[in-house]
Amino acid sequence: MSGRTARERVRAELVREITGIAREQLATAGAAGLSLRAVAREMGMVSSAIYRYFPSRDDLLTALIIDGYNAVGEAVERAEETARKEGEPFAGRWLAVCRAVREWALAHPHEYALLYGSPVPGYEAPQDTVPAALRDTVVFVRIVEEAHAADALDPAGPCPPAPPLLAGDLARARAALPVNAPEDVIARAFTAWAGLYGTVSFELFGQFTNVIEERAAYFDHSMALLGRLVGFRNAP
Amino acid sequence: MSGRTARERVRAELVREITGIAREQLATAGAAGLSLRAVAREMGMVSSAIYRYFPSRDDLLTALIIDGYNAVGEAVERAEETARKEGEPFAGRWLAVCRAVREWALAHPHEYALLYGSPVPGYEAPQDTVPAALRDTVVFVRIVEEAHAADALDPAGPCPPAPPLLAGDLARARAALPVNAPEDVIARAFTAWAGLYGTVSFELFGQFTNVIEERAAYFDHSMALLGRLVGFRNAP
DNA sequence: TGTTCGTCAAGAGCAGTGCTCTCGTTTTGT
DNA sequence: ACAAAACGAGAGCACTGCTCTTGACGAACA
Repeated sequence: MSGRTARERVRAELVREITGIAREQLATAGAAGLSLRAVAREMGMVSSAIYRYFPSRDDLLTALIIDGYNAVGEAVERAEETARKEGEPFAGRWLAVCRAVREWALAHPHEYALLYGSPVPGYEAPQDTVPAALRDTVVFVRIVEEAHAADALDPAGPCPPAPPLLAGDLARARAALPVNAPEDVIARAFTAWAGLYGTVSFELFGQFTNVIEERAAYFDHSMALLGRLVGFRNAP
Repeated sequence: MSGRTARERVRAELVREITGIAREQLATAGAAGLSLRAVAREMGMVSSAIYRYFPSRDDLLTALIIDGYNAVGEAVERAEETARKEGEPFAGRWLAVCRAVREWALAHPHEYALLYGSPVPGYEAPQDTVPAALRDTVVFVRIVEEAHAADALDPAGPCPPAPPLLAGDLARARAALPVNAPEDVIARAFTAWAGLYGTVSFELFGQFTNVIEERAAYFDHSMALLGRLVGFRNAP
């Protein structure tokens, strides 16, 4: 990991310090308020020197985004693992994953906004961010897959089947993840997945103001409903 | 409406022109790229003159946000009205409302991001925006209410009931809207409501890239699933 | 009719931004 | 030991939101 030469080592250290300070600035000022000059000031550097390490503000943003996806992915993975080890049923593992996303988002609101909020204008996320962005989805889909394999997803009655037009997308997703559950299940899982992030975003971005006050209780209930939509059998 | 004196009339006209140009800038550069100087330049004005009409950039943003909420609210109201006049069942009216939100968002992505995306850092939405922000929700809840009154919501089987902790929030929401449907139904409606905006945001903010290509078909199916969650009986 | 007063556009200016360029210095690989 | 690469510092460009002052114009009142 650590570069051989002294220069490479100090460079890696400086890159780490820059992203660290940038993350702090992000937490206080938000993505749009992230200033390369302020980071440089904090480091006792001159602003132009930063450009030796990050060619542009967007490159620094990309590094922060990848770090963020990995952080939420790691939180989700840890939450799923402990829930599994504690013998939670599939519905409990789903809820644990949802809670992990919400708690990470509440702890790092600006980073969450950077990942799942409005795209920064003029910034195009490079392809490097894709694998990191899929970490949480993979965990989520694995729960669905295991539940399906264990025959623990009940058909959830009169849900409409996925239309033929979606067969291509869903087949591609099944092959990429990979997962054996039928396409109808994948479609329901995607819907619940979008519902999870929609709920977190609503809470974080203020859409629940003056409407929902018992945020945690509402969240748990809403995720239980979405879990039902996927087909998890809820305990209570 | 039009002010009495000539001065008031030309002032109102200028305010309209400013917000119009600002909306155009918003459409091309996004919220963070909205520049008072650029608006002034476009109008052949000097930058400082803008401050006679909008004391700060945030005030201009507030005006745009209120306009935006009203625009999406109006689109939703129109869609619901035509669906109702065409004798659509409740599921069809729900789908029409969802489509209206998505189509408005696709047509005005930056305005949508301003309303439902990450909050602009350092900007606190004033209370003036609240009534406009509720227009679409009111339409949505009215469908649920009518469906419940017509006994057209089926209990959707084994959905978990809303926990007692949420009784306060849900009772307040029922009183404010107002609506007679039971609290379990309101909770399911809120979940679907968040799922709608979560799906639109995912599509708009790029989370579906390389995953879902048939966006419209996926959206319709996902909304049908969420409609099932609420209790609408889907036709097919 | 004449004067006063509030409104307006204009311009200069402040502090901040991302980013580029140049200029010496230091470190690296040969 | 020497050339090449990497580096920090500084000046500078074009841009931002915002403030302050100045002078002109128009409406209301005496």
